[in-house]
Amino acid sequence: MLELQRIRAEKKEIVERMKVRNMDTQSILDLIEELDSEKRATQVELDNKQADLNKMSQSVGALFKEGKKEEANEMRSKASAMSDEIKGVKAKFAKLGDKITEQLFHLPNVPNTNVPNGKSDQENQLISEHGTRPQLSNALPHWELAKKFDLIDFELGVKLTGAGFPVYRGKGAILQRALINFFLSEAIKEGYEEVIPPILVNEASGYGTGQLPDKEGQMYHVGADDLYLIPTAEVPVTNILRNTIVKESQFPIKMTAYTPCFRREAGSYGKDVRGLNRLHQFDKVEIVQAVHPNNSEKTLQEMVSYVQSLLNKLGLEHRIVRLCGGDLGFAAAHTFDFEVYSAAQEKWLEVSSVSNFETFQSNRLKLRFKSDEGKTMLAHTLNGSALALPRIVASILENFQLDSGEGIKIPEVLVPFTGFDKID
RNA sequence: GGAGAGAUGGCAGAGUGGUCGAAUGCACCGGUCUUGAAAACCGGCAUACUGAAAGGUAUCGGGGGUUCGAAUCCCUCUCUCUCCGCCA
Repeated sequence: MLELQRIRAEKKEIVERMKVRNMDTQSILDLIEELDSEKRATQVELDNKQADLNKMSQSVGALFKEGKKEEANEMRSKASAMSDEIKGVKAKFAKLGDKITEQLFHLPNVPNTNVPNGKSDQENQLISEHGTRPQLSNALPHWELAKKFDLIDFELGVKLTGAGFPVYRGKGAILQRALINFFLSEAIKEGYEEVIPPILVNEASGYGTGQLPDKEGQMYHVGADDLYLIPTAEVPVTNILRNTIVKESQFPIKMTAYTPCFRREAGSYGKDVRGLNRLHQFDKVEIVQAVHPNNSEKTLQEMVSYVQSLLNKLGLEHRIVRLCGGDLGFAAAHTFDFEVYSAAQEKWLEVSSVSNFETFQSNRLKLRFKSDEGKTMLAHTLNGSALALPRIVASILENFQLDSGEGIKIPEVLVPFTGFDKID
């Protein structure tokens, strides 16, 4: 959520930067500014009237004590009138506040100056490519490999739950667990504290990180208890810091978590959802940081390098792209995506997204820090997938399958975690 | 799930309609004293909005109500604790 002070101070720049998202925010910002100044004026009026009432009320008490009953009653009826008047002003004040939040809640983050213009993912900026492509003459897609080697049973998941809820079994399940362990132990080496958060969150947490109200329909909602299944560990982990004031010396705050993630993916269809490409339930290790505002872009770069190191260790060909304004998520100010090459599908699969949210989340979360000068300011938050499992599994299966068709080689770094070096 | 009790500043804990934004203790910060420390003593110590400042306003778990006036009374929600039941 944008800060009102920022809108007041930099409206022109914000309008310019929002154009990068192909959004014209001029009129909405004008409206917010107008509502804001009206609200502030109303507050002054309210404060003054309230101050008057407080004085009157005090004198009622004093007059009664002095035994001046008539004067007291007179004052009381005057105060009563003032009290009614205040009720009206209060209602107006609250209504203005609601209107402002309503507007603010639906306004996405301002892309920072590193973000290029662009309408869709077609215009994302290729930053770098790494690794080599395996030479395979008859590569099978991962869903066929999964079936052939009895690793993942999609039909069984349909029986138990529905499409998009696969059952991993045997070496498929072990590979899954090995990847989780590998990612967590790497993150811990990198200085992240591991947490195991709840995977159901309340409404306030959903608002805190920006999934609500923007992505309302994307989350599974447990109606009986009014809780949401998390779409990413970002939600519970970042909300750990909701409503806190940390010391500047505590920065950077680094946390990592493995959780299953749940997404309704309403509207997805076709070959995009084939196999592991898009699931309703999947596993992911997430990294989250809260840092000093001056350091967030540097931190973003560090997180990008870290994610890259994971893909290098796994030996997967990948590329890094910088999202253009049109592809940027609602809450993000700057995002890098990681894509791995899928040898059999012959396309790039997104496996990680690393973002700087600047103050967008911390403003909602009320995540602040006390600077060394004693000033209370909003922190910057960042997070990234490190990594999302399904497409990593897909590309491991596809890229490391033996051309002979006899099996799949396990990346060396995973062998200590799997206990086997080959699926056959 | 049933019965009861409770929620106050960083923590502990007073306060049950009128100078209460809130006693007191601890913690914390500054000072005096000390070779240094401890102790003792003195002072400071919530957040937000508003104002040049003085100050004003709001906040005692959340929301609503009664009243001239609510931490204090009423309603409601959430959470915590105790007992019973159930249970990995």
